[in-house]
Amino acid sequence: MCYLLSYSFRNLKIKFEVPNLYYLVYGLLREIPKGKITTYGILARILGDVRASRAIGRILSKNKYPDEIPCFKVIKSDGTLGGYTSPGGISDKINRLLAEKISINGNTVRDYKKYLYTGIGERDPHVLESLRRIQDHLSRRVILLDENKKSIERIIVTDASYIDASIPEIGFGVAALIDLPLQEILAVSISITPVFFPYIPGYLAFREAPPILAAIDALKGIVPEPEVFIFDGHGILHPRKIGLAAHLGVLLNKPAIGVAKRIFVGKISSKKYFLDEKKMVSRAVTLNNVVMGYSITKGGKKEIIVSPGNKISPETALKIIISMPWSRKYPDPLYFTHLIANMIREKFLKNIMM
DNA sequence: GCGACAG
DNA sequence: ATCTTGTCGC
Repeated sequence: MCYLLSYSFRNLKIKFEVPNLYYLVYGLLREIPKGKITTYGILARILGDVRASRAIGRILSKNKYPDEIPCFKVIKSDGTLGGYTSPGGISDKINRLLAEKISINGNTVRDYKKYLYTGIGERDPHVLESLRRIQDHLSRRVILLDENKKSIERIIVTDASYIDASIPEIGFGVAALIDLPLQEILAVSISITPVFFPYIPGYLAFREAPPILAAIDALKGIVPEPEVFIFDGHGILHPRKIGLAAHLGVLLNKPAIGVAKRIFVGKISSKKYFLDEKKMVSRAVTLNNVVMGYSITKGGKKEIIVSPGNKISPETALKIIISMPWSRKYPDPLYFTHLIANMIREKFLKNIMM
């Protein structure tokens, strides 16, 4: 593979690499012979998970070499053409397919299954399956018990933003050390990282860990350690109980909380807990009838979802998030960190790329 | 056909 | 998350 980001964590006896999905997908496309086609879903399954279908589309949309990398050969699983943004647009996709004797009726390939290339996947990479194994490995190391800490004084909040017009994408990570009692930002660090892994539901951590860990690393040894890390995404409220916050909590071997803006798995129970003095309402979020996290709504706005990442209980995670300063629908330190991540990206676009 | 799909 | 090449289940 032409480029890998690799991780090794001594405390975990684990070493893994984040695969370059662009390289893998473009490599698969080159295998397709003349007159044959495939679908986004088939390519996603070859990578190991049909949920990567949209990510396949996004990867193809960035192909700058339509003559060498034949992304016109990829259509939707209902037989319709899907998109094409190379110069020439969708009519170019049609013409390239016609030139390979593939029969098209309007927006649809006629009886497309007879053109499917089946040899592709003879050496299936199935990298997403390997990543699920890593997730399962990390998941077994999640601890849902509170550490014996009296009160939380310092937290690190992180966020990531991207310029996804290029290959690789450019990832901007931010880590902000915050003093909760003083409501003061003690330190901020940023990272700029190449990203070869698009967003795929269930695999967010493999995209976001590199920029976020790089930003966290930059603070290590020069500012005090925080008691808790807060990550923008789910903790254990994840199909394999190992969302971004749990993944990073285990890698860092630190208490971690996930704060997400929408539910991913689990059910928000109907029973409400009113926190009138803060104008908040909280409800338990359950997965298989086990409480794994909580929703919080403030002032009737859209809810956020809180779940433990590591070394913390759902209840303590909720308590910490509620106790933070809030002037919007979620805690101010998260908003602040998000602003920085966007500012860095905008600065970069404006001052470097132009 | 419509909504869901962490960011 | 950014800026628009999907799939599945109800």
